Amino acid sequence: MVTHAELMNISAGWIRVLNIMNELESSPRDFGTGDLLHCSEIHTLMVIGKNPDVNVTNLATLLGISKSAISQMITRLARKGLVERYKCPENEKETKLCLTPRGTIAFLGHEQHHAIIFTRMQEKLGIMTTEQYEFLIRVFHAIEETAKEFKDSQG
Amino acid sequence: MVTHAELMNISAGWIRVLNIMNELESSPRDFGTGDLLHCSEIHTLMVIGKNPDVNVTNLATLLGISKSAISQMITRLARKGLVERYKCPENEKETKLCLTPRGTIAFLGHEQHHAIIFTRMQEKLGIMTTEQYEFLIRVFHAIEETAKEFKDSQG
DNA sequence: TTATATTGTTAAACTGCTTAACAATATTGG
DNA sequence: CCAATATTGTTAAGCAGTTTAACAATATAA
Repeated sequence: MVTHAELMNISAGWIRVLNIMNELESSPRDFGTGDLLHCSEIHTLMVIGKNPDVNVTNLATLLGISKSAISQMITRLARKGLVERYKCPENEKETKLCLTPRGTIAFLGHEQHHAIIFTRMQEKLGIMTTEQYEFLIRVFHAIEETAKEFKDSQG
Repeated sequence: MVTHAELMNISAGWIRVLNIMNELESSPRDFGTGDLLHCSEIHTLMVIGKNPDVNVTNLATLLGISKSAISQMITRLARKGLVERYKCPENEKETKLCLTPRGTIAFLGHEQHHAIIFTRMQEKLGIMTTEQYEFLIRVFHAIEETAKEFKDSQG
């Protein structure tokens, strides 16, 4: 059983973690193409890479932001030569999206980057037991659900 | 011992948690004063509340943002009547900061808000053993340290 | 006492989002 | 079949929150 002070420790630790993740995401990064890509840009590339030939509306839904925001983001990524807009012959109104070869390089670079981060984290953490794994998943769920409640209640 | 798929699960869960926290923080909230305060605003109030009579430069350091950003933020919070700038008699160049009574209400409202969130999370999580507590703290540390490494290496 | 450092403010620019207005294309209902 | 409606995407304007650069005022050091 855990003391109040220890619970406060968790709360403080959690806030520190959120802050540092925020900081980490605030500076752009090169994923192997020579471009410095902001977090939201590489995130968009990832979703396009994992959902080939997605259209603007679906991409907006997948990313949880407005179509307008996507449209602007795609214009930026297309200007950098990482993404291409195209039309299917059977449909004149949809704009579909795909990665260019350079976009694919960034996509793979980012996957690798994630893998490296994750490996390093595992090294620090040591081997995880099944009990620990299950506990961690429960923690994530608890955070998610609590956040959702508060989002609905007063957002 | 945990499988690769389970590790991927953790990674995905972590990203979902970060996304929802981000969403949660994107909409302003009333902490008992009638003002809708954005995340960065209440965060600034918290740091001033916990560091009475802090000056602009130190506040910038504590929050990890530029003095310019603080200056602008303080102007906004002062306009809302939550924070006050003042000068010490012995020093003409420093601007010190304190919460107004209304700022203090928001400060306490936010603390309470955090307490409620944390209680709800505990309810969902159930009673935590000491082993689980220690594991969680280790996870937070691993995340923090890994993030710091990447921040230093290529930021 | 002049040069330098520290402290804070302001202006301009940028990212990344939103809403609103719009244009083009598809679908539907009479 | 065609007019009304829905869907899809783009653009413009605006906001939050940051940065850098230029600046002014004050304090410290040489």
